[in-house]
Amino acid sequence: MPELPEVQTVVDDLNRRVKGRKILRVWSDTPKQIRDYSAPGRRLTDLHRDESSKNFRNFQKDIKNKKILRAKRIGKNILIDLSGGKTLLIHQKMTGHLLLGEWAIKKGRPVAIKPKEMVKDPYNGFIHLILYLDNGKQLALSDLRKFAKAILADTKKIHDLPDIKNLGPDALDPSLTLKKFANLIKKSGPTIKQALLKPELVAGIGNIYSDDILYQSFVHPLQNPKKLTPEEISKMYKAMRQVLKKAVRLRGTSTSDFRDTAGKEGRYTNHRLVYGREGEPCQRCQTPIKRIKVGGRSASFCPKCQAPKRTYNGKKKKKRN
DNA sequence: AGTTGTGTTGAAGA
DNA sequence: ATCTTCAACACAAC
Repeated sequence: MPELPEVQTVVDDLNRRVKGRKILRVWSDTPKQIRDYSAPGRRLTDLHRDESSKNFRNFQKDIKNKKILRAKRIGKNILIDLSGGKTLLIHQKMTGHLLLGEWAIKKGRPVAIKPKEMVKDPYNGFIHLILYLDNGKQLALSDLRKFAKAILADTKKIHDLPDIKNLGPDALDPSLTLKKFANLIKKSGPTIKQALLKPELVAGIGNIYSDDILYQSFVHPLQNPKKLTPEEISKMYKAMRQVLKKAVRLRGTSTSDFRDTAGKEGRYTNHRLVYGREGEPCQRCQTPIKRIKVGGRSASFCPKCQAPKRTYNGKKKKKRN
């Protein structure tokens, strides 16, 4: 599940490995994941998937022979600036990741040739988009659930796309001060877990790192954000930076399908604090880690370390029949 | 073998 | 307006 650290890992890889390359052509078996907003007459506010063959033909035409200038990250979005004033935005959503290697199309399906990580690892085998580069290699999107999207747009209009425009400040943006963070948290609800997962509040945090940030700051996931003390908010702010930076250093988490562009797993998997550790002893007090549902998402936490000092919302949990 | 859990995010429903 | 549920899709685990 690519969150900020996983997306940053990919962006760093792209700047190191494909910057300066030219895109020769495109292959895809799921054109509905692709949109070309740089084509004439296309409105940026049109959010629907476009299954028309014209949309994909425009994309193929508009990306052909463009040079990759640089890669950037905003929240969980990968922005690849191209020559000709175009930018390719890729959002990996839940199961998407970018790979650099070589594939051959056999009977309409891509077959990995190298490196061995692509050939051996089944999670690298769901190829739905291939960009052919001018050095004989390919940049490919593997995406088991086909939720990821690739959008081509004019570089100047990238910040007008709803994907970017509706985002809150990036979680690692240096200009996101403690004061600004505190103001955002105070405006949000209903629980702190749900608040951390809102891209329009703070961009880049998903289920893995929200769990670890709350554990690191001794805050219960059901806490009402409006009732957090300044000390708790300060702890959360520091934990957010610490946890995310550490995960970037370790090249992300691969509890599920995430891989870097070489097809390799991230090492934060072994450094997780609580995410996906239900039943395992807390690393601080040995209490078994608990998992509950918060707003339809799972939240893992230590019931002792993160025990609320006050009531959450004064409400009891609803039972579902 | 059918059901459930998985996670991102926008749309639809309450 | 604010919150919850669902839908996009595919697979593993039960």
